[in-house]
Amino acid sequence: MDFDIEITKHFADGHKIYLRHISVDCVIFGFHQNILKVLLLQAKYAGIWSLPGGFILKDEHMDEAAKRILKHRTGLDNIFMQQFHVFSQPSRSTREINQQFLKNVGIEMKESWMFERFVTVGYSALVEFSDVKPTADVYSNACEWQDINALPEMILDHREILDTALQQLQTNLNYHPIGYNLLPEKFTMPELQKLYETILNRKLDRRNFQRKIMATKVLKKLNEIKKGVAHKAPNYYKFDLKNYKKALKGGMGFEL
Amino acid sequence: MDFDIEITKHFADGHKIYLRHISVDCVIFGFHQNILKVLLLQAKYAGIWSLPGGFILKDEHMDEAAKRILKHRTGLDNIFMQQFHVFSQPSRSTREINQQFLKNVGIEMKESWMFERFVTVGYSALVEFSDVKPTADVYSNACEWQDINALPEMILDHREILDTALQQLQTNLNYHPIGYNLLPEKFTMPELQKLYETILNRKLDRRNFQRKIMATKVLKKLNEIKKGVAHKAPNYYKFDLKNYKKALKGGMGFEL
DNA sequence: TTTTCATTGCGTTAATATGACACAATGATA
DNA sequence: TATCATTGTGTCATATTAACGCAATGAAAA
Repeated sequence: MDFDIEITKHFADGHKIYLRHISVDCVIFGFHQNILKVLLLQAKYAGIWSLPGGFILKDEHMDEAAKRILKHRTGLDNIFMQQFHVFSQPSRSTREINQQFLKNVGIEMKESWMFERFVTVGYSALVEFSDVKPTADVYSNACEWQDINALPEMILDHREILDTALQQLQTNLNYHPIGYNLLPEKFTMPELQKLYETILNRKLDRRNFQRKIMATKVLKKLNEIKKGVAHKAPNYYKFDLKNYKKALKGGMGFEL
Repeated sequence: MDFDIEITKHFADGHKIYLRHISVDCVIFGFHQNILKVLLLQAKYAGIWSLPGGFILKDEHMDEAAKRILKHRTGLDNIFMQQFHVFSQPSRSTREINQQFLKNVGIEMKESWMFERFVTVGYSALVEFSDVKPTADVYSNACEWQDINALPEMILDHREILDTALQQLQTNLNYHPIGYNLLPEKFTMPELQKLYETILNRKLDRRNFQRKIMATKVLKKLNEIKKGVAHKAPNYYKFDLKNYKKALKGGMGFEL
């Protein structure tokens, strides 16, 4: 479909297939080279960044909408996603932003459901960095991983949404296992620890960390050692999916 | 305003002042005679029960909408409310229910925003039982406290919403103080313990409970003893609001 | 008046968890 | 062959928790 026609259709008739006033925004975390990353989109023309988002089809569960959006931006399927908060300031409207966008495209439109107020539901996901194929949508220049410690300017309250997701991640960390979707199939103990330290933003004692993690039985020690590293080669581990899922529900039974 | 006219107006023109497709449902907990209670409404004609709910004004924050609804059903102001989950099954429509309602009232209407699908945001609140003046709305026969252990049949997914709120309450209990809004100004240690036991649905050791609660410093021991009770008279306590609020944010630092 | 007894407040103890640190093993690099 | 940053395992003092003992209380019963 032609770009202009698609845009026009979305602004003019989108409300016929989507629920009005409600959107979904996704905070997609990845972990690469010991740095926590978030997947963001850069708006065409404006250059400002935003969370991957979208709308809910009239006959679609919100969870499905979030997964659909994730799929389109990453290519990933079957990822666990979690709603974490609803953002509903009355001022949450993209009227000016969208009107400017249409102007840049060269489309005139007086009214559109896209100019109205939106309440948005934040969803978070943890994905394996190397599995993701970042894919921009028609409204964006780029879809890229950004370092959590060097975020660009973001649209509306998207920075607040991201911060809320991050805080929730930190809180959960003490009670639920993490890493299954963030790390490769097999990984070393220092890699796992670095993930925890990155999210919690503080150092952990290497020896106590190992003792506590192993006590939860979510890890299986593999009979394999990482090769080609300076100093003592660390062992490989993988998650014991059965115990991992049990711990997701019942909690870890310790604090870090 | 005449009842019929008000109903007609709401169904015909409500979408001009409220956001479409979004509603708020409140789970309002109280504690009386050592039993945890929830405030419910009984629908006119149908007799089935529902959570107090409502809609979001076009220029209103969702939190404000929840507080407005709470105020109308209880008379209470300035109560801390918390969104806990969004419910969005595509089948969440009150079309049949509302059409039946209109039929009973004697109003004919082919289409209405009230027949469409709604995504609802669950809010929870803990209030002091004796402060509440349960007040029904125009769609209800009654507004009453119901025992958490003997709930009547409820509309749509309201039972699921209630259960989710209760579960969240249980989870929070280990990390945050509770009771300030649920108990009277002054109360005894056994009363507080009973509240915890009721929510957690298990027995706690009387002596360890007292030690842990006191360690958090959220309680002030009063120089006053309960009178007219069989057996040893228990002391009165009240919450130290300063430390209580500190613990609400920072957590309790122990598990029960 | 005296006794009874369920309940309260405070205390004790053993088992367990946690934080801080020691030390030998490893294996690429010098 | 020596070096050395890093890993895997272990130790120990301290803090926290669960389980239970016991005297005090005061209304109700004797």
